[in-house]
Amino acid sequence: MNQDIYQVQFLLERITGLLRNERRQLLAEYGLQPVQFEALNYLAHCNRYSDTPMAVTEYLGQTKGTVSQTLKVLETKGLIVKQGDSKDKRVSHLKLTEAGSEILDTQQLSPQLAQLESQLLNDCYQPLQNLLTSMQQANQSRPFGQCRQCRHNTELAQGQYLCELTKEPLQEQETLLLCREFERP
Amino acid sequence: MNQDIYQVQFLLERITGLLRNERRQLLAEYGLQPVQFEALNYLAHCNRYSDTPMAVTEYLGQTKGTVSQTLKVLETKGLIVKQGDSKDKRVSHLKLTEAGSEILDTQQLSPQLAQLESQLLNDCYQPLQNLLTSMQQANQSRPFGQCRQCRHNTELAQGQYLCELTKEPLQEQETLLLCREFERP
DNA sequence: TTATTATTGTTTCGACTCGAAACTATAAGG
DNA sequence: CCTTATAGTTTCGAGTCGAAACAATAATAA
Repeated sequence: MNQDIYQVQFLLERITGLLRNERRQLLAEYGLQPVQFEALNYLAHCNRYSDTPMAVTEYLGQTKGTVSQTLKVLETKGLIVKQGDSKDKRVSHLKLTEAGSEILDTQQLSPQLAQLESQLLNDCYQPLQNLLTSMQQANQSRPFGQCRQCRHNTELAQGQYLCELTKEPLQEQETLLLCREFERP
Repeated sequence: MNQDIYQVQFLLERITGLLRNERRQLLAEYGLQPVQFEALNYLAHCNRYSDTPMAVTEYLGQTKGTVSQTLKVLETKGLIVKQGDSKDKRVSHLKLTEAGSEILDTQQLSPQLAQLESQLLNDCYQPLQNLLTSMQQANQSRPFGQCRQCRHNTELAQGQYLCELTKEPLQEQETLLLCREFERP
């Protein structure tokens, strides 16, 4: 019983350990660390409500001080730019630069996974998705889901969406991004 | 197609990120780091051919210098002891102390996972196992499997085993441990 | 309005991680 | 016997991370 839990935990840690080592090696030529890449990757997939240092902090589960340093490195390397929020002067928005997007495009996919039969990965998808969802529900950590599946999102017409939380209309594409305010229906 | 790969990779990294953060917090009271725990955990589950610093190095995928420091910390904290090999004077064997085993017993299982429905985890087991196996095959990294499933292992009689590689008999229990020389049948 | 409190984000510090390279000691092979 | 390979340690420099102090702005209460 508990043994099963341990086995799955073992597999998860082992697989991700291998992926992490692989990524570390690949990123070395860019002078990037795994955690910096994770932040960059998040910023590429989050919406305009969720591209702030605080959102990254929540996503990575680290302290804001730590994240602040991570972001400083990314900015110094010219992979992201910081833009002040127009309404709340405390808040910054972080956008990927061309260079940032390029690194992401080339490094996003693990070569180790890419060379496997896709069936192997497909078999993992749904069980892992269920697992993550349950973990987030059980720990009231923010799920960071896609707008489109959020209970604050309503489809006005075909391809036209509205976020009830911000009262702002959303583009079709925007609703596929990750949002820190995401809540399940 | 590639999108599927990315999704699974995303889920793996997200789940393990949560587990890693959880573990970091839990280990803080012992003054242990995640990587130190991983080494300790490995040493608790490997056999007597695989409890050396070099084996830990291969398992963790780091450099021997890095691992040497990790092990030094564990030894200083009294969680492991170093024993010289009787035949090869270059080699050390690392054994868990009482204190080391205790920490492992209390910290091994993730509370976050333990509170979930076990069905959720069971659904993940086989797909993940297949994934890991394929990854190891594709990357000639050592699989670190159980003796009992190794092609060098033969069952002489019920509960009596022999390793053809070392020509040594193995106890029933030993064949359930991880071995660095493991090869698939 | 004004004072208090909360929130966002940065900076600094100290302990720890990690790879690279130099180094020691022992083993193996020609 | 000499050379090469292997196991392991040490040192160094760049980076990670949390804690705590700090500044600036926003929200709330009196």
